[in-house]
Amino acid sequence: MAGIKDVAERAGLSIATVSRALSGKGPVSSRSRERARAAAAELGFVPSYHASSLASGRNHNIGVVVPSVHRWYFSSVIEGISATLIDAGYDLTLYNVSEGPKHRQSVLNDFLLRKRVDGVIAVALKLSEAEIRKLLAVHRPIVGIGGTLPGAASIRINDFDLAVDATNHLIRLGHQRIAHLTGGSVYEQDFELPGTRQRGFERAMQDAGLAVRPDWNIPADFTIQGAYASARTLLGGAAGRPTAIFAASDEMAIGAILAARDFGLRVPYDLSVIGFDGHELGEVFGLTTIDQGARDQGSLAVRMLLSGLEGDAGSVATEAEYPAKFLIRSSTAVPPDDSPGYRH
Amino acid sequence: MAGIKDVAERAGLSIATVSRALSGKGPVSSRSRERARAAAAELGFVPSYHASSLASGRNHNIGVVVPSVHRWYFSSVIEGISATLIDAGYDLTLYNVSEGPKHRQSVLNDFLLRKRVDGVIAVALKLSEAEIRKLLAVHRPIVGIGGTLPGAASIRINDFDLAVDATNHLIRLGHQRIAHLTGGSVYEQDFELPGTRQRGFERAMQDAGLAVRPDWNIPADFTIQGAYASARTLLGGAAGRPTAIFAASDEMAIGAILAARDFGLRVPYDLSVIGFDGHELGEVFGLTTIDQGARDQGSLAVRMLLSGLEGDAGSVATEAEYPAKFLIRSSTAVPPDDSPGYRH
DNA sequence: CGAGCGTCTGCAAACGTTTCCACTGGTTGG
DNA sequence: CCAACCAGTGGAAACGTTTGCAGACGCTCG
Repeated sequence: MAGIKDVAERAGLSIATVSRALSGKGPVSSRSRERARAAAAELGFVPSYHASSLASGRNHNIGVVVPSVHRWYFSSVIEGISATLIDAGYDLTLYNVSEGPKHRQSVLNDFLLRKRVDGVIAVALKLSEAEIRKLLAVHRPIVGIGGTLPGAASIRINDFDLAVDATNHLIRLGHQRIAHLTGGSVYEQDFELPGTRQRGFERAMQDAGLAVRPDWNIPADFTIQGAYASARTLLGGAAGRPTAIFAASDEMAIGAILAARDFGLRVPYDLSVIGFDGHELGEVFGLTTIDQGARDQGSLAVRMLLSGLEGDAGSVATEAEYPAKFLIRSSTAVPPDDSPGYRH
Repeated sequence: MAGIKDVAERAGLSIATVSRALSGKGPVSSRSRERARAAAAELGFVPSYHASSLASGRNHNIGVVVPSVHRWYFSSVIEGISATLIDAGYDLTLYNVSEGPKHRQSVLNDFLLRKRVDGVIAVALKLSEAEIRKLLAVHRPIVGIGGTLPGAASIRINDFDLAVDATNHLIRLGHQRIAHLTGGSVYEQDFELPGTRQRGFERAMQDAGLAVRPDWNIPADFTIQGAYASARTLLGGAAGRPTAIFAASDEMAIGAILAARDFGLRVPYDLSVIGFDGHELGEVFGLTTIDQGARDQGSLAVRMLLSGLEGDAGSVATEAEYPAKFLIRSSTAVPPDDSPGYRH
């Protein structure tokens, strides 16, 4: 395995000059640079990652912590992050903590503190201030996506306002009997999004003077399957059904649409459904939704991180609000005539 | 930032003893071990990853190369890999090459050769022998999942035979007019699965003396959306429609079912659909499929890799065939009465 | 009671880069 | 014409661990 020493000998240069020539840092005559390059190529020299990191203190490696790699939102963010990092010459170390608190603990305490990443992107992860402080002590830049990290930079959409908008969209169409599918349950403690969107929904309903029925505020796990099951219960309910559903994710909205079809309900004529995300699959269902550009958020997070890494100025804890796009398709319409929610 | 030196001073021990105490290697009196541990805890000492890797030659880091992180199969495999690696104390460096050949090249040539991972798991990636040789020169263990890697270990299901089984399942029910949704197009050059399943389909059809219509052999990109579009064309065709569809992935099968519903076709009474994968969402659709245990495959790959890493014997290029499970649910049945494909 | 063995310990040499510093020789400006 | 500067170079000191080697110490066994 050829080392830089071998390259230096072959090129007739000192180790220092070869290092400078290959890394592009510091002044090197073009003649020496050429020689170094040639020698390195001939020997198939690849610098040792660990040695160079140890000496320079830079890893060229970003840690990404996600609560799941399976769900659409996270895999989209990861794709955005990954593509941008590869272009920048950085590695991406993935920490998926979907297995529960045990993994979450060990990632936070054992893995991330070993100085092997230059920065951390935490996706939709709720961290305590103590946890953030510990991380910041080791890694200068931390960027959160989805949910604020007190003391660190973050990118987020305005979940609350957007949830209000989504709900208002339904209300303005004339709906009064509106149900909400929220994320809920499992990840409750690690997340903050579900609650925020739910609060936006409740606020809009209250402002419009509409009732928020607790039994129409259903956790559905963020998945198609979960929402399908929840929506079946909801729509099969004897005590009347909603004319519209606001789902806190597109996957749940799709689950709701599938359930509606089972009952012979036509979307949007019998039931309006609005989602939240911008899932590609939404097109197939004509889903009205709020496109939050998950991929772009990932890409943006990387750029923030990297700029905070190269220029030291950017270490400020900025909070970027990502602009989401309201996407009106064909899954929402005025409520059916016979509905008590109809308004003229 | 406390180093091992500080810990040694505080504990009144030598650096060497502290290192041995904390790593658990080499003989250390329980008294010294206790002292070292205490001092490390007090100082919040975390060993420098790079220094220890440089000195020991071990990275505790596995590289995972995937052609996409978005599609169900890959995110499932990644989850399996991730969970198993975290338990083993290993990092997972993710290389997603979905952006095309440029990223594929730079990952293979620049990233993976920098000796920063102890081993590589390549998921459904077709590598040339030259590429494998180059990787093997740097990293001892390489494990492929889905598709064989000449010269390296691999885990795979028997795509061909399973595709034959799936097709035969339909044939035995009495279907004669069977279409196939294959993966196709984009990833063609990096993949081998799509072709294999397609060949299995064709073989079973031929063996049963049934016609394989080229226009019923449709690429659908492995996605729900792609299959939905393809199936709409297929089912809307004036020249008669198939009574059954075999989709090379569950996502495509679901897309086909959605398209069928659009045409008012009831699954399975008017149309049988069989998938391939074991997607959780299949339950919602009652999808008959072949569960290939993607998550488990990931987990198994890690165990193979790690055992080849610790015990040096395992470096043999074994090919493990993963047992898939045929999962009969309610999306397949005998063809409709009026169908020319009906057989009594 | 001494040799021998095993456990435990510390010194110091790796590991393979980057980068500070000092030094050269040539150019520029006063 | 000399001082000041600058691009280019090489020596050598980091970076923070692991680990080979050898010594110290306490036991056991003959």
